[in-house]
Amino acid sequence: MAKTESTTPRERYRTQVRAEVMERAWEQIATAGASALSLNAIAKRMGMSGPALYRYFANRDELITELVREAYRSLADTLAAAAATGADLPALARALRSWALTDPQRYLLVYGTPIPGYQAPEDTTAISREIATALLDACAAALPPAAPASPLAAHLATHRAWAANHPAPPEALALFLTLWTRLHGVLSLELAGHFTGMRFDPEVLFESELAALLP
Amino acid sequence: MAKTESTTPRERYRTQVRAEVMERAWEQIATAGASALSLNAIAKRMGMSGPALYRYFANRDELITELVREAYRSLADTLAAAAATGADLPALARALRSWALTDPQRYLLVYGTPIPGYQAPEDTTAISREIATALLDACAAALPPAAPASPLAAHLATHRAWAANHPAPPEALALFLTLWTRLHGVLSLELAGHFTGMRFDPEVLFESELAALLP
DNA sequence: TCCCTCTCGTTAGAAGTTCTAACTCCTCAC
DNA sequence: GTGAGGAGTTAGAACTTCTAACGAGAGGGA
Repeated sequence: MAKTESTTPRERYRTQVRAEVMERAWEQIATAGASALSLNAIAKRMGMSGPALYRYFANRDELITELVREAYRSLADTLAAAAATGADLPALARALRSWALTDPQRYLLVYGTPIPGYQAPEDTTAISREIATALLDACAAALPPAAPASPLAAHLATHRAWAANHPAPPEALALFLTLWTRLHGVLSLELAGHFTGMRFDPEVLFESELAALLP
Repeated sequence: MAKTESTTPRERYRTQVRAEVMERAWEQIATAGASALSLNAIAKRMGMSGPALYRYFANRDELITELVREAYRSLADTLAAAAATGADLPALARALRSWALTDPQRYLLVYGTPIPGYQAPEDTTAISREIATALLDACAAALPPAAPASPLAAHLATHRAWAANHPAPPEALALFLTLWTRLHGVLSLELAGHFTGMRFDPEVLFESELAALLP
């Protein structure tokens, strides 16, 4: 509140316009995908001319970066909110699936085919670490007391720099990676439409994978 | 041979030019991704002017369709060749991974984020059925004699239209879907670069998934 | 062998895109 | 009130896909 009042009117207007641009961008992405995102079209829909948007975003890539950041933020918050209510690993996984199905293009923007020359900025990796932490916590909690030492866990015991500050045992790291890739496997193929025409329920497959993860 | 000689010189020239266009297109896709594919750039690199390519491809989408078809064909042939040498399920899976790593953009073109308004033609689904058949055969062969009836298998027993002409039991269908999504989960995240910076070996994860599939 | 036809490649141009440059105008801060 | 600077404008360059109209040359039939 106090911080909001300390901003100048111009700053407030600026953040408001930026927010509206991103809102329109999400609308456009949801219908036509990220590669069809057009600054010109957004500007026209907002009632101003194309180049005006370059006051707010240096270029198309910066807008996409901001969208990616927002998507990561949204997923991290979703998982954090679920974890705060005491959700266990399956509940977190279902929250992830629900988040993905809410806006498929948003999921594909961050976890789908990367934009050719696009490089993710550092702070998005920080948020993705938040996401990993939420899942890692749940993985460590879901782990059976006497978890079998798999070859993957053995490998991760000596390659755990990416989770250096997390106290989870190697078996939990292995569970996390397995969880992540399996859920992404089902979700990405489902969202990309590779199951359409096959006439089975992807949710059954998703639940099957979930059940297989936790014996 | 006889068929080749029965074609007219114009036809032969036409197919040759189409092949060269697609070759250049693959080069471009390999370096900059499918969304950066430019007909103009291809034409210039071939020493002719932009619109000339429209004699060979109705539009950009038709070129991409042809590339997708070629990629599917290549994967189907790769798996068929492996299966012909008596490769079992793990060997087929490794052939798939090797095919994907050979040209990441080629894999992402068919199994990655779909092009916005793009619709796959019917004959590509026929080739993808070939791919599924090769894997389904191996799944049926790899299945233990007394396979446990999972909820997924029960669901697929009544939703097997996509594999209607294949004699595999529901348990094999379940194994196939599980195999497909798990391998794709590892491969797509690896190819999209989501593991870079984590400094572990994706192959260990891939082998771990493979081992988990066949107890 | 001659000639007609058809296909190929060309240039011109329309309608888009991103993005820069220069200019006006209005608002905010002093 | 007035100066400074930010916002939005138009013009335009350099791209893109794709259509239209044209010239030239090669192929196939008589």
